Amino acid sequence: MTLRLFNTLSGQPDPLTPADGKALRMYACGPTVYDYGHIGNFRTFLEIDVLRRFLRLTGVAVRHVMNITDVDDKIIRNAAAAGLPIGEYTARYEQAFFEDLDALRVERPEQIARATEHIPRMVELVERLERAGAAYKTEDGSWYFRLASFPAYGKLSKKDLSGMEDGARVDVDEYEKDSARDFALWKAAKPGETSWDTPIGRGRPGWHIECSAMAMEYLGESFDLHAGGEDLMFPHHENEIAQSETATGKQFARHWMHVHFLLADGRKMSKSEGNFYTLRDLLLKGFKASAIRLALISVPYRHQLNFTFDVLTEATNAIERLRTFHHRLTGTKWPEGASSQMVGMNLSVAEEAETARKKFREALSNDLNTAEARAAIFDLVRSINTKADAGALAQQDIPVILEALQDFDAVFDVIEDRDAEPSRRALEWAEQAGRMDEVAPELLARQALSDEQVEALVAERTQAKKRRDFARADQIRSELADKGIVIEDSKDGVRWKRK
RNA sequence: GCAUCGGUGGCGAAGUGGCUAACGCGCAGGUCUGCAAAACCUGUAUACGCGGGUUCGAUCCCCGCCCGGUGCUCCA
Repeated sequence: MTLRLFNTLSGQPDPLTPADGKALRMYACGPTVYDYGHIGNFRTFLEIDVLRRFLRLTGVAVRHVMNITDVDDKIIRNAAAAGLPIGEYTARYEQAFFEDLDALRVERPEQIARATEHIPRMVELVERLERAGAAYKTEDGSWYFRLASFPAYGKLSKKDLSGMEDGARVDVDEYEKDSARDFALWKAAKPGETSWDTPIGRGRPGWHIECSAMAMEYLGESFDLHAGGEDLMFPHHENEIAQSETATGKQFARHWMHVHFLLADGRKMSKSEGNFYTLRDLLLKGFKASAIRLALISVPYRHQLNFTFDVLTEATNAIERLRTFHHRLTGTKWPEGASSQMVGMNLSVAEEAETARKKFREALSNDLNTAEARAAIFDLVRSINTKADAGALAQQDIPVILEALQDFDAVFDVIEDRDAEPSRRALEWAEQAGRMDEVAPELLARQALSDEQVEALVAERTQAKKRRDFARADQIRSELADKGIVIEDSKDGVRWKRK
């Protein structure tokens, strides 16, 4: 089942397959590490994670390169303000970025590429463009790409820039450029700024050249897929195409994927709007990392997603349903089931699970329709629960159902509860950063008891119930409830969970 | 202004030229329970922005309009 993924370049869903028949070579624009990432940033990385996980699920090997922009205007400005060398400044935020990815269970790319570690390759590319007559140096020592040398400019974002006559409305001299739209390849060093001494002069790379150089370094001059947020389509990706294809004469990326924006409370996130959230903000509010992950990937990547706390609550509850279901399957002794009736049932359970699996994969094959994929699994959950309630589920049915859940979790990765760790780390961080005042009381309460302490109390309650000391049992129950711990009594024993 | 995406039940969100318009959350009832909770089941809702057109038939295609988002500058 080949994935058909919408290709911005062709304007339609195209099959996505490795050109070399071995591994899918993909490049994804990573973060600029000048601050903590916000959840809008992470939506992009999460959707790319869904892509790579689904490719793997369908047997496609992936070679995924992600850049880290660790030098740019904002970094230089912020590092100077903090009185730190940019390397020290960015290291902190790069580490935070990876911690956040871990919390969200975003897989690491096969290759991380830091801009500052690839300066020579960028310089080479600028030189190559100069030889091709597409790059020129201005008086201050900066280098620009001559847009006029690449007639196909605009093919990705479908912009027709031919109507924009240079010089007509723009004072060319003011820009020191041949054309106002020419973009910087290399920025001349200003006094005191971080810079590199290179054959093309002292300075630092422009943003666009960075990605072109590093993509080619690790993936070759032509590769399968380039991905990023929708805002990068223009001008960043357009510029990458222009400079790369001018330099090599080959198609740069065959396929372009753009993840659409996340809105918060109906608007684009911005600090001034007060709807700006980092992952850490949300963890401190008591939301679980898994809920954030599910919420951000449940809406297909080509739709804008309106992020609200309600969406997180919905995701939290939906995950609870899945986890409870999984626990029920694995934690119950099902009858071995040998009756002819049972045999008939088993067949239908197996069929149902297979159908769910098939629908799940088909939905994701269709331009990563995560909403529909999710629905296929919930259909299965309800149906199996019904059978289980009716006593029509046997032990040998379980594996095939679990396989369907495994497929789901190979991509969604929310069923296994690993939420304690990110929350604990967020708390630690809040302590160090002096932000304990932002911590939700529920989160603190939830952290108050260790698993062992909870187990002990649960055991004590069970004893109390046995001797019909309901007062004590209820006292423990309500004590635990205060700490965000829910007790679930059932025929198969007691289960507890952190709310 | 130009471009682009969207407007589906209380909320989020799929999807389809004709078949009961998914799924999740919420809500209600039931089962279970020492009582609860949790869990599960069932049910729930006059839901396809408005007006034209094409068609035997449109929520789905075309045109116009209204509303909202985003891009056109750094930005995932």
